[in-house]
Amino acid sequence: MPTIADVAKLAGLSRATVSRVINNHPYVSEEKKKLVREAMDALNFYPNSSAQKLRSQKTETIAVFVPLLTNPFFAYLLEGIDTVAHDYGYQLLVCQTRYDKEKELNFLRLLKTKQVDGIILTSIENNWEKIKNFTECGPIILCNEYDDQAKIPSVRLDQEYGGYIGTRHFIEKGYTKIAYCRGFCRDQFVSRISAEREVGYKRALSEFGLKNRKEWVFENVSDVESGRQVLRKILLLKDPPTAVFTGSDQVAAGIINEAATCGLRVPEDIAVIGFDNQPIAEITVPPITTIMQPMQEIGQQAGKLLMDVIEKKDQKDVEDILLSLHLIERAST
Amino acid sequence: MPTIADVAKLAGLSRATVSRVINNHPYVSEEKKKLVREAMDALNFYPNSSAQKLRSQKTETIAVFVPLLTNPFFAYLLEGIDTVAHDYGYQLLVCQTRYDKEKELNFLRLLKTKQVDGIILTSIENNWEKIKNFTECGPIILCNEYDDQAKIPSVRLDQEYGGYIGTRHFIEKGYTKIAYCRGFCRDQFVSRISAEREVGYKRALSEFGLKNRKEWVFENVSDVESGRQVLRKILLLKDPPTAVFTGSDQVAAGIINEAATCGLRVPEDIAVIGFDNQPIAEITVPPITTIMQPMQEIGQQAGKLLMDVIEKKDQKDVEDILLSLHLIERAST
DNA sequence: CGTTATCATGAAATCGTTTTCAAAAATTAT
DNA sequence: ATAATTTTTGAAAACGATTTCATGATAACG
Repeated sequence: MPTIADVAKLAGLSRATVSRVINNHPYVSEEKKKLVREAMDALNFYPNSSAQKLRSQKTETIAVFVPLLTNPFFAYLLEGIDTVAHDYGYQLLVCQTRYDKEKELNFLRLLKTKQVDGIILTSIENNWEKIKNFTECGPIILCNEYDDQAKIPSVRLDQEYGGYIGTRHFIEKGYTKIAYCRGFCRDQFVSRISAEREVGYKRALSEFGLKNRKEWVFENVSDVESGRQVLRKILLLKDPPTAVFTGSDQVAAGIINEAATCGLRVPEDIAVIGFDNQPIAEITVPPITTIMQPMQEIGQQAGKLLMDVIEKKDQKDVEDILLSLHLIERAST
Repeated sequence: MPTIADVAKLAGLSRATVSRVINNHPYVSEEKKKLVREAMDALNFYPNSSAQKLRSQKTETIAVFVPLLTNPFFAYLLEGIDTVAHDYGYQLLVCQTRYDKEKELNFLRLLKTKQVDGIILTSIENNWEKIKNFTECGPIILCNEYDDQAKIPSVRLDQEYGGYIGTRHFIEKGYTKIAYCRGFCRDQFVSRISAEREVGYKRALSEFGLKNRKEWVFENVSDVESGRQVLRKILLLKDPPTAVFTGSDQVAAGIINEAATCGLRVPEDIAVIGFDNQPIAEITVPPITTIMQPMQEIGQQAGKLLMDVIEKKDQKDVEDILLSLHLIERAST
């Protein structure tokens, strides 16, 4: 592998000049530029990026933490982030935490070892106290998930409102026995998102004088299969709910699917609301009433936010971007 | 940020010794090890990874090329690759090509600039001739997609067989008017996968004396929405097919969804076969008969293959891993 | 024409590690 | 006790770029 020194020698110039050509610095005569380019071509030279990173102290790489790549919601976030990161000339290191504290902590070291210029968290596994230590080592921003204690830039949605409008929609449609599905729950630690939505769910219930029944709240429901399980659990209840508010369209699809298997009609026997508005929401029979989240845009905004934070040091006030949520009514309610 | 020199000074030792401790080299006394560890803790030291990479000439990072992150099939591949890469201590750089030749070529430079130790291609956008140049710069392997000219390690499936058994299944079920959907087609360049499956499709047709009708072959069909479009196009034909062999469960779902919208029954009016056996295949009504591909395993095998190639230089004979494919019958046929 | 600016270039320092290489210390063998 | 190994350490040389800093050449200006 040829180095910059080989190019310099062949071109009859110094390494400095070659470097200037590589980086498009001003003050290099056209004549020498040409010589350098020819030498680079002749040797098939490409600058070693570790050396560049070491010397220039920037990596042009960001890390994105996602719990699971096969969860379409996170795939869409990732896609959104990638779009803008790539526009800014940054690469993407994906860090799949698999809902694991240790993995998350290990990945956070990427910042300490200067392997990435910044991190986007789309989920949080550890207590904020632990993560906080890393914020000094480089920019970390939140995308979708959040934490009250975290005073860092973030892109998020009013999940409480989402929980509220979904539940209210059920009530306005005449449903009074409404269940709620939490997402994946770590040991005594529920994602803020699920928790906030639940607050909205309870607010709507109490606003309309309905009681919150804890046997109608299900945990660890985050994919199609767990949705199916929820329906089976519901069928075992003495006093089953007639509507279920879920945390994703996957879960809703699982419930609808199992309902069909069990000979139940949706929404007559059991109504369902999803979350996200993924393509699958229009595929099921009946299609899913859902709370629409602009998934790709959330990712894009987060990407842009991180780029801004990285490029301009002047970390002005903690920026928080709030995107909006709305209900899309389909036939599952 | 403290450097190894600071640690050395505080511990009263040389940089070399500190480095040895970091890398668990033998021949360091317990006593000095302890001193170094204490100094590292005291200073909150973490080694700069660019410096490590530059000196040791390895990055512990691999790049994975995928056309689109939001396509679940590739998300599963990625997930599989990530599993083993992570086990081997490697990081994952995702390169979304968006079916773009230029982007693919740019990403391939990662190998020349020594930013990654190897690359896994899950799709191919450029002519092999162009990609071939990069194979000298570091290991590149193929995962799922392939090319006859490419003499590099690969993990793949017998797509021709997949096309054949799907089509034969239709025929055995009594369908004779069978359409075929190609995946995303670049300018005069069809993915080998689509092409191979089509060969199998044609083989089955001719084996049973059926004629290949080119108005029944559709192009650029790769997601739910394009599946819907295919169904609309079919309805415009004078002599429409009564069965459609698609390239993914997404496409099949789109067709089924649009059929319902148009008041057609599946499979009575139009039958459909998908590909992959994704969760969505069990969600649609009716559920989708599909050709099962072990998505995560394909990724895992590819990850393992690349790790092997990277770790042992002795690039023994080009390894080719062939996984099997089989049909899962459901109600869409 | 002398005096500043501006442009072009190269030598050498630097980024933060790891890896020789050599030498000193400790251990084992003879 | 001496020779031959084996451990343990540090000085200095990589790794391959970028970034001062200094200097010479040119152009611009009064």
